[in-house]
Amino acid sequence: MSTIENPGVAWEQVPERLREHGLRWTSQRATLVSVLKVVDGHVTGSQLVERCRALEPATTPSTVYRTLDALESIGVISHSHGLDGREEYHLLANDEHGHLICSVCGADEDLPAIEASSFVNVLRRDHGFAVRIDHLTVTGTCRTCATES
Amino acid sequence: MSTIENPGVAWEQVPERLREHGLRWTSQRATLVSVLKVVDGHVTGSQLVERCRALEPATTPSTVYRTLDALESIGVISHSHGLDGREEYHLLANDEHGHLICSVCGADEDLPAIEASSFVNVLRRDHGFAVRIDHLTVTGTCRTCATES
DNA sequence: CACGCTATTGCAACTCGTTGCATCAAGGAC
DNA sequence: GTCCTTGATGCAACGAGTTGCAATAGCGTG
Repeated sequence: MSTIENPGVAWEQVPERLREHGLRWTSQRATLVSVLKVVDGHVTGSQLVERCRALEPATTPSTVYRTLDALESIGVISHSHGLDGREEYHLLANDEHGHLICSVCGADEDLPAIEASSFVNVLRRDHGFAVRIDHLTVTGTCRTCATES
Repeated sequence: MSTIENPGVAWEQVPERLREHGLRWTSQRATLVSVLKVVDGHVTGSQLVERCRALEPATTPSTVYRTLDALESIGVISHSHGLDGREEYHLLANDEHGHLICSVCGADEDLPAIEASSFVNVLRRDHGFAVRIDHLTVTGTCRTCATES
């Protein structure tokens, strides 16, 4: 993972935004946020627990998962479920995107929001359904695995 | 759930198709198949375990999940992950479809394959990615929840 | 039918994530 | 700074699903 702070996320505003929602800023949450700051792409819940424990050995899983819920409720992160059903968290930077996951090799390719836009519009028009792009995970076979078979 | 046998799935061919793949037909698998026969729409893994236990109390979870894997490998069923990350199995009838899941109320609407076709084509053209429609789960806000807010 | 290979089973232990509850502490009010 | 409300924490127990392994049993072969 990168050690460059993730751009596009207003980390310094997180404590304030939590309070605006009647939530609180705690040392445990600071630990998790410092881990999230340097996340590149997406991570699973257990990876986050692990990384928090590296910084703060007293970290407990339930606190991490509940903090992730809190951060999701204020729109800082978002989560979906990977191929194996495990949680996959990603940061809500400005470049929203979905995921293309290959069920053969597990490769995870980003799907820029723009490419899904017509599909999104069809669903809105025909079903009144508003897609959350950042929660869109499409499973199939990637180019490499398709040509190999 | 319906008690009408699900049409479009060649249940009577399952034992043979398993053998063609070097797999076996056992009484435990017969129990699961008899449960799947009358499934309407989709079910979670634990629901299937529960229903198998109703027919055959000695049913073990690991056997059910491993049989589901076997049935998926021969193309009889397919699974994806619901909103909460739990497994969701559905039968591979002729009318392939994806799912639109509302993150507010949890409603699960079928997405006919035809409506996703242009999106599927974009992904194939631009990413060489072959979407598995029956594995396509789109999360967002349904019409009802959108108009209420 | 008996034999042998190997897929399958059941069990127990494990991972990931969730939940109920008693206790602690953030942070607004005074 | 002190008090008080209520959100957050840590723990233990739980639910869903997976995995390693020894014992069992399909099923193709002779």
